[in-house]
Amino acid sequence: MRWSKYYLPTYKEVPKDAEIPSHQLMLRAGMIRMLTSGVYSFLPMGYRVLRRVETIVREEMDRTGAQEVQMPVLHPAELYEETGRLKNFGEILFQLKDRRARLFALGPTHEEVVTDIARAEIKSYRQLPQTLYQIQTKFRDEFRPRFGVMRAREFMMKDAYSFHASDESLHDTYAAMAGAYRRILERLGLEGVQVQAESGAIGGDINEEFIVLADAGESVMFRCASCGYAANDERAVSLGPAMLEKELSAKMENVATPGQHTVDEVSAFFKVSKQRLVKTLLYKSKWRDIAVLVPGDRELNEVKLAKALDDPDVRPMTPEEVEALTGAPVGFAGPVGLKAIIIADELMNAYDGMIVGANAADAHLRGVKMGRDFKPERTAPLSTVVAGDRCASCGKGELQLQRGVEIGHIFKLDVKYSKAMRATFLDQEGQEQPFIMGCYGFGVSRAVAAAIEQHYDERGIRWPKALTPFHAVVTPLNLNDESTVGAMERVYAELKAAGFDVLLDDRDLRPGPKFKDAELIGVPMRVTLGERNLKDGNCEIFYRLDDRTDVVPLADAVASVRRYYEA
RNA sequence: CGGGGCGUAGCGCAGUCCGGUUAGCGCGCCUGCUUCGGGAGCAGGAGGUCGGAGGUUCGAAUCCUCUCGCCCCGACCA
Repeated sequence: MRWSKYYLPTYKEVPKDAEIPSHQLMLRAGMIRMLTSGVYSFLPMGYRVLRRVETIVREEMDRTGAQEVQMPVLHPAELYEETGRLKNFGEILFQLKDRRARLFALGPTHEEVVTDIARAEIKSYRQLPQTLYQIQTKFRDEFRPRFGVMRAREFMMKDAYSFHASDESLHDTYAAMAGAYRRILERLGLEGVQVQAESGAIGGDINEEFIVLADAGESVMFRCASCGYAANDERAVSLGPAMLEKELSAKMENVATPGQHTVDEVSAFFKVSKQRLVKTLLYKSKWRDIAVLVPGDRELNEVKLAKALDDPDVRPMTPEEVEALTGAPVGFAGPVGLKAIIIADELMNAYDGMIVGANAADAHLRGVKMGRDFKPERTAPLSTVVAGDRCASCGKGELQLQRGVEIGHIFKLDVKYSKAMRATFLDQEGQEQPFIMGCYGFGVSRAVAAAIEQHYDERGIRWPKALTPFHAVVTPLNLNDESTVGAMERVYAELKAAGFDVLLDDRDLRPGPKFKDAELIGVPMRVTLGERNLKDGNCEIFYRLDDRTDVVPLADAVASVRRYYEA
């Protein structure tokens, strides 16, 4: 490819609407351009990288025996009514109507479509298991698209779906997919972690995420250094803080606390740590009033609450509802004497002598004991884990917080979709059974951004070998010099003949801009042709990742490139 | 959806508070000459519905109203 003819518009300056490194660099390196919020074109160089990811994902899927298909993007809404997800997905689902006013959706994922395919043809356990996958554009009307292709409304995803007659068979495929994902990450040159997760709108109980470590990532996970436990923030549980204060006096008394609403204010007022306080958070769940208790030094995790109550629609009370229930303004709610179902974070079992709101304006209760002064209906893991907590899995290690990008998510769906959609087969006994299913997503376009988050420096992108759009860029320094032009054509032709993807920087620019651009777009090797070395029959090989330069005979340029990529 | 910020040339910005010739700067782009190992110099040049609509005014990028778009924080989410 000749750079002078290649559509590769680079920016010297940082676009003002891009916040994180991958977004800035994808724009600056001419990989993507925005059409509208959360919707991007991939320009030639970006598309090359995207295809590299696709190829690796495809190869690893095929290796597991999964079969590639291409399903529609346009889905009739009735399909989602069968599974209840028309409502469940809510506003995430892009919806549109055809000319006869029939409702359609742009596919956010394909469980319904693939289940519809399977139920039409798979009738016997003898036809199982089967795994189908596709690499395709997905549409989700995100609440807040951001960070370029990292969280886009239109994005490229690989999604696979498996159908089984038994749990064992599902387990095998699930494990095979997990293995495939680990290989994909390795081949892409990405450092990732497999973590326990929550399933969200997809459903199913057992599921794991693959998180690529990155400071700019939106996912938060906790890992135990001593036992290997790893879970995302929605799922992670702990034994609480390593050190827990014990209060000796445990006599309940009412204390006037004028104007002290927040945890910070109240803990300052009593001159105690936040561990001594209890947050009483009031929720409405299926028309019931719920009081949720969590330690003052941590946050309630609403995902955990929804799971504990088995109510995805649980919501915080409005200030008016809070006042109606407690008889006090927001900030003074407490469990003692409250007419609500009390559900306490399980860490509360270890806490003692707590400070709670008194359900009266400007008053708190001190020395409150759970079980004596109030009785929770039950306890459950509700609060968020805090870095430094003791690991619940081994009881010894400390949980460490790490950020990353969710790149893959695999689920055991069980019969959630097959049952709802009456997708059944006959088992060995002639009994009709719903398919046991799994589904396995991988964010292809997101992987490109994640790779950049892990591989960049102040000068630009530093592509891993497997992802680079070009193996080498050939950079002649003076196009007015005949020997330079001759050498450039020769090296370019030789590299192409050897099967490498080469970018020839034949633009009539001075060396500076050429070097800067080459480093910005992140090609790992640069073959520099300048008169200084050429007069001795030499060229320079610059290695972007090592920031190292070798001078080698011109005739060895191809061998150098080959050596680099074969290493 | 709540809070905040920003829309002026391809990119980055000034000008807006306090209205006043032909709306500026840097980079990029075009032409010519010189230059050619880390974003060159000189000379000349092109490029703008000042996001849009309406209003106030003798006069609007600037003031008022409405509206659209983009970004950030939050809620929420694969």
